[in-house]
Amino acid sequence: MIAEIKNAVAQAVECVRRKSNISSVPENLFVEVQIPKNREFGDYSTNVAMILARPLQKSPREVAAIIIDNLSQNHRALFKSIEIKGPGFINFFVHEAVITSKLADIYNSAESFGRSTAGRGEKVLLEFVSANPTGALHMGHARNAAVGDALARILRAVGYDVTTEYYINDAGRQVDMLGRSVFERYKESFGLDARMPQDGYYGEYIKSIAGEIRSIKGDELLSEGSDEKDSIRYCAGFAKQALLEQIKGELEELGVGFDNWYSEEAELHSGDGADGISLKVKSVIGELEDRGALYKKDGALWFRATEYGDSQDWVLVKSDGTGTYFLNDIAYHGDKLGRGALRLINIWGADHHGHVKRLKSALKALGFEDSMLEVVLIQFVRLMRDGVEVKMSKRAGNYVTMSEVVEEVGSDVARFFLLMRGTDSHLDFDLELAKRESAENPVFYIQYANARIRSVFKKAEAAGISPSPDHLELLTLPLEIEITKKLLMFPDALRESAELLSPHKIVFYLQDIASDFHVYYNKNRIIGDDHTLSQTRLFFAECIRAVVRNGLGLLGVSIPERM
RNA sequence: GGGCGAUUAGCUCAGUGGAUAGAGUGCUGGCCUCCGAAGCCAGAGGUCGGGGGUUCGAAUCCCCCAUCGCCCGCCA
Repeated sequence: MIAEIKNAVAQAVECVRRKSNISSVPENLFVEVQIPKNREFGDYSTNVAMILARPLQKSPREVAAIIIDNLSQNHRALFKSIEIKGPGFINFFVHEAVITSKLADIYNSAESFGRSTAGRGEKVLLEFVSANPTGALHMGHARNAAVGDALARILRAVGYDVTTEYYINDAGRQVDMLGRSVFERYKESFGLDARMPQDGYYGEYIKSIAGEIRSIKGDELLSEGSDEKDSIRYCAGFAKQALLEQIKGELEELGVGFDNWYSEEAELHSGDGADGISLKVKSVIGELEDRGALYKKDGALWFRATEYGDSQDWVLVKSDGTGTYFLNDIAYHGDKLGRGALRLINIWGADHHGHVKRLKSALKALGFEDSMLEVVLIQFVRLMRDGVEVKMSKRAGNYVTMSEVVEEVGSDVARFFLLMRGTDSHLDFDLELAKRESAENPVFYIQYANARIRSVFKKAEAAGISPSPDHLELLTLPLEIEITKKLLMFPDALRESAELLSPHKIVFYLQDIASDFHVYYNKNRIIGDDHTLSQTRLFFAECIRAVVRNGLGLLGVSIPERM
């Protein structure tokens, strides 16, 4: 509907441009049409007249009148009336029957209503979570996962070819630290003194992993001929494998899966050179070298990031000859682009915001547009219980895990709560609220709309009444018109959510629709004495249900028939 | 010292230059003989952190200031 009006206005503007012969009217003027908050300003309205007033050197109201005059007869037939109001808004009053007739489109599109091809099949590589396999996931990861998974669904719905990927940071210091921690606990289990590393992992789960190793290997790792380094490496390998499996399981509990699990060790460091830097990574260094983006200083190899937009230079190869995390990250992102993605989207914790510029500067140095990389930064989650923050420390292994939360509140509630806020807002996740209030929970509020409609349908079936689109003109209540307009906005809401990489837009949209439905339901009877009206309202209800179902699907929230 | 983000109702937050700034929650008071009360209705609650500027119009854009969070390593 909106598209139709936009089109009508755009054509009229084009007409004005031709007639007035004025080149100052911008070629590709973006015509904005919206639903005014206040009903008295029409069903739809546009502000183009005010925008065009300056280039046309006329008053906005004058321009509005000219635009209206230039609407084609066809388009004109859509409207009951058109008014010019306020500073120069053009307000359109559409024939109710025109609006409600569109419900048939929703019904017929069914599952695909809202979807579009706006993304044109463009390849997008969406990387998220990518937590180090060194322990259980926490609520920060959970938010990242919920947002990433929802974004994947949303981007696919608007026609992007999305691949989701989890980068497994399974090489380097953290993993070494993990191995040492496990090995010390292993030693401890034989009554030896554990000399846990300073930055080691102290959680109980380390002990149980050590226990598993003991049950498999016995005391073999401590025997005469064994080299401690090898033992630590074994422990690291075993632990990261076990923890990765655990993480996969945890994500599954939240309903999140990935297309690719990209192992840093296996994919980036395969074919290691003698000096510890793999051929793949070396080729990136070579590329940067060729472009003059590197220099040596203090025995290290530096990247001239300041030349490419960052505020400082960064070390790629340390003076001990090993590569930095940053170097691997450049190689990884080069690899992503090498695999054909035109658009990279990363979801990172906000504490990594400082790395956005440096990574973009590196891509630029490699000859890519830095706009190919978009980073969604996610602010922290504060876990609350009854309004009091739950304090935790990951190092000490003392934290509430994502898995515990999912178990406590359920994955629907968890996902929904994690998606309720804009990503750049801090999020308070109150466990007691999520549970205690499950009766008035926003998730249930929306699911309830669906369950109610299903329930009405059951009753209708029993009475032999089936939905029908044959008399949509019977939907004349202001609320019916209002709701229909909003349903027709769903594709726009979805597109906007995709453009802004903001899943929470869908959440707000659904709450709004659900609320309207509950009001409607309380005020009016869907099944009544008038058979034809009942059929029509059933059809209407089914359209609402379709949108709610499609919307929740984008969030990865289930939609039970009964509750 | 520099950077990023935040600041909107008692609380938690929406609001990508438009008309009288919204929702949830909390508070007060109502609504089941009626398709599901996990619902609905009414009421109260605001100098959009402060100050300048840009323009027909600013919560929204620009500058300055304040407060809070997070970053600023040859760690990852």
